[in-house]
Amino acid sequence: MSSSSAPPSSASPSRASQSSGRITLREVARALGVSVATVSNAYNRPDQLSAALRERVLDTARTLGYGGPDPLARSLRRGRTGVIGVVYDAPLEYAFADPAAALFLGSLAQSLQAASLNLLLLASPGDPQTDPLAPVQGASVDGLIVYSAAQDSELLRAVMARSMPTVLVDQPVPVDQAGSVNQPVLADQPDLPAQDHRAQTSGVQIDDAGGARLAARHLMDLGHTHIGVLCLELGPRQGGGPVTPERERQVAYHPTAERLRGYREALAAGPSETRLFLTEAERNTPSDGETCTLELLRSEPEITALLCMSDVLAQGALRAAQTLGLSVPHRLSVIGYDDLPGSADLKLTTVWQPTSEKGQRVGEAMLELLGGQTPPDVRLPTRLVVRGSTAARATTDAPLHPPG
Amino acid sequence: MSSSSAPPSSASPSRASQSSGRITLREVARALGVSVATVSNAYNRPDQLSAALRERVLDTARTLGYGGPDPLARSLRRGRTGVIGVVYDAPLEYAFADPAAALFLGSLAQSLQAASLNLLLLASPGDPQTDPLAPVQGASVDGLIVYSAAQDSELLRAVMARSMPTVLVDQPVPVDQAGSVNQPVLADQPDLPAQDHRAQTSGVQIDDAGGARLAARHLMDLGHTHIGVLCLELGPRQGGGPVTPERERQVAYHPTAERLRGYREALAAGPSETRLFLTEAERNTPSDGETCTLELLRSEPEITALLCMSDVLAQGALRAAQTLGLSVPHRLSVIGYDDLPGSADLKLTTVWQPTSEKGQRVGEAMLELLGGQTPPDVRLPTRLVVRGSTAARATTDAPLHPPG
DNA sequence: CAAGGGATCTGAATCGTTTCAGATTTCAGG
DNA sequence: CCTGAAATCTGAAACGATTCAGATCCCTTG
Repeated sequence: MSSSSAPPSSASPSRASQSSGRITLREVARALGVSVATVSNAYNRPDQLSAALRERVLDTARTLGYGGPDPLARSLRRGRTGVIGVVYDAPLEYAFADPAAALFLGSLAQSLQAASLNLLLLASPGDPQTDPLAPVQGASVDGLIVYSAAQDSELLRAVMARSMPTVLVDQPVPVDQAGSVNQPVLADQPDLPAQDHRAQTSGVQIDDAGGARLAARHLMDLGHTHIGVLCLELGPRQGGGPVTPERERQVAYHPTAERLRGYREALAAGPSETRLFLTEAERNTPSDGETCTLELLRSEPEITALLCMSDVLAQGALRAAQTLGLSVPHRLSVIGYDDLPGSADLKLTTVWQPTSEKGQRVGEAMLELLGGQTPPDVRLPTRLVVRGSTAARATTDAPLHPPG
Repeated sequence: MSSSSAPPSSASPSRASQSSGRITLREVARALGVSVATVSNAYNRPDQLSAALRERVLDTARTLGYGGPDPLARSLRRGRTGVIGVVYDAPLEYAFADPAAALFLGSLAQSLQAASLNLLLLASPGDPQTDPLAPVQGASVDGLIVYSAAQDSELLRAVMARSMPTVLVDQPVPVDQAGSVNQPVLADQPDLPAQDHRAQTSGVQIDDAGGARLAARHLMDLGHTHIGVLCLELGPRQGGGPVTPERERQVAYHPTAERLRGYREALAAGPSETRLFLTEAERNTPSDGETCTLELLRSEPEITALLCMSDVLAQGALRAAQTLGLSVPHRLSVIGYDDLPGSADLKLTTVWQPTSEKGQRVGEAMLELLGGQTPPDVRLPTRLVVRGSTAARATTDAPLHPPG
């Protein structure tokens, strides 16, 4: 590992003239006998030179195989890249697997596209060798969007440390003042103004707790007293299973925490005999939802309804019910969260959230931040959508007559 | 439009010292009284300076609020960005809506992540004002991956013109020699070697036609003679509907062309009375599939089976069948393409393709190209997966007895 | 004819790094 | 005490563009 680079002894094999690999602005300028400024202007400010000369410049550029100004150099000089980074704390592999995420990203991309901004996907490497913060720290971007990061995580700190336009999705904006969270220690540098991040940061959320409350209340109104809860991950990589009170206290992901809070609030407002049985899915996939459901129903056979924190998990629950021969909704009610495009087909009762609008709002917030403004945080509403997967608790063991 | 930039007359409000916005390497160096090279080395080559000095450097950097070397400048100097562009010719908005695309992108991202490469999404702007080629031409990337571009399109040419490592997905690598397609006219510059793109380009495809052939043959084996075909887009933005022979001749998207070819090949090898009824979906969404199916069945009531070019379209077909009260598979057989994760739940007979592996292979090919090698093109297999959505053509109007 | 004003074009600074090729210091071995 | 080699550190040249502040030149106007 000592000898890193071999000396470039004998140059390259067959290369006579000075021009080596890539053609530059300068070479075009030289070929024409004009200044580099002129060539640059030919591309960027046609009004700064005569049409005739411009034509000649573009012609020789073509002849030489020059494909236009190097984007990188241009970005460096201009001070912006035209790229917005999207930070994901989970492996990208299954960022895409989640339809809700895909939907969000799609509408986000679309709204940014209007301003000619492209999306750079930044995920922490699964490989534990490499620094998980490297992508965030090393990305050439004009702004960052944080899609889901654990509260108080290194990742989030790394994002804030870049002190650039940032939009936090489904996540409270960390308070900067008291915490000394992200701002470096510049006590002994009083002339450097402690630029508050708040001016460069904006938040877009949904009413997570509210939706969850509606869902839980719906089940309780239907008479269910033993309700299983399929939770999204509570914290980074732990592996799912029954949720202990201690683990519930340490929940790190904001949407999970909020939805849980909503469930609990509804519980507190309802009949006192109602009980919640929590279990945590290892990942947000149908198959994890299926596994969790099977385990949960095995250990708590009295459960007659399931609160799922995502439609994806609910889909797994539906599968599990089918496997067990439990008819939905008569023997088991299932309720999801997100209202994915496919959920209507499944007749899934669920909590709708404005996923597309969220993406759009995030894009708009970013655009405003880039424009130097500080948009107010927004909080979007959620709604309960009742379909066919929930019904009143069966009062007897005999199945109710199927309707229709 | 004449007066573009106001003169920076009175500087900024409250800023005394020389250090304005962002801290740079140089300022850290100056604060410490060392050279910039040393500060740079502190970050990039710890072995090039004493541990003690390195600590001091890092400390003052922290104190000053310096977040490390600027990624952009670093990229410019080093000659690589750590970013791979993914080119999409459709609006990104629904690149994400297609689960097959999402799956592919996920595994692609994962395989690139191993080499610390991130994905930049490059989509042509829907806005007709802005140049659709700009994203491709202006992206700071080390390589490009083309996911779906019309053959012979401007977009594809723009990609090839950048002459950088490129992987073409589900698309033949354009021949470079005779066509004078992308290489600029450098006839009068004989010392510039006409670098062949082939060495920097690689292709990854699936056996599109083969899978399609299997699907069509399967239906014909089941006795179907009037078969509807739900096509993916044949060419850029046209708007769907029945496919005229002329339009079929001009098909621009390679996977569409290949699948169509497969269907036709099977047809040619089967009983002569079999007929295909082609219709084109405007976009690859369930609702477009539904619309197409309704129209198709209305105009051709004798159709007893549907060949869909994607599972997404097939999902729409299933919906349409339900709307019409046609039982699947007894009154109508439906067959898809892709085998999405959700398709098993729908009991959809379909053509499986190794979507994840495709993403992985593309990533690997890119890595090899970046390493200076030229990987061979690969072609991955497809398979027919028979589930419950296909059955023998009903010989009478009366429905068969439902099984199980 | 002088003055003024556009239209064109150029020089040079700058963006913020990395890295090569020394310069200087340190130190073990003889 | 001398000699090299190893360890540290530095100066300066890239990387490839953009852009401001002129310098020229030409033409109208008084």
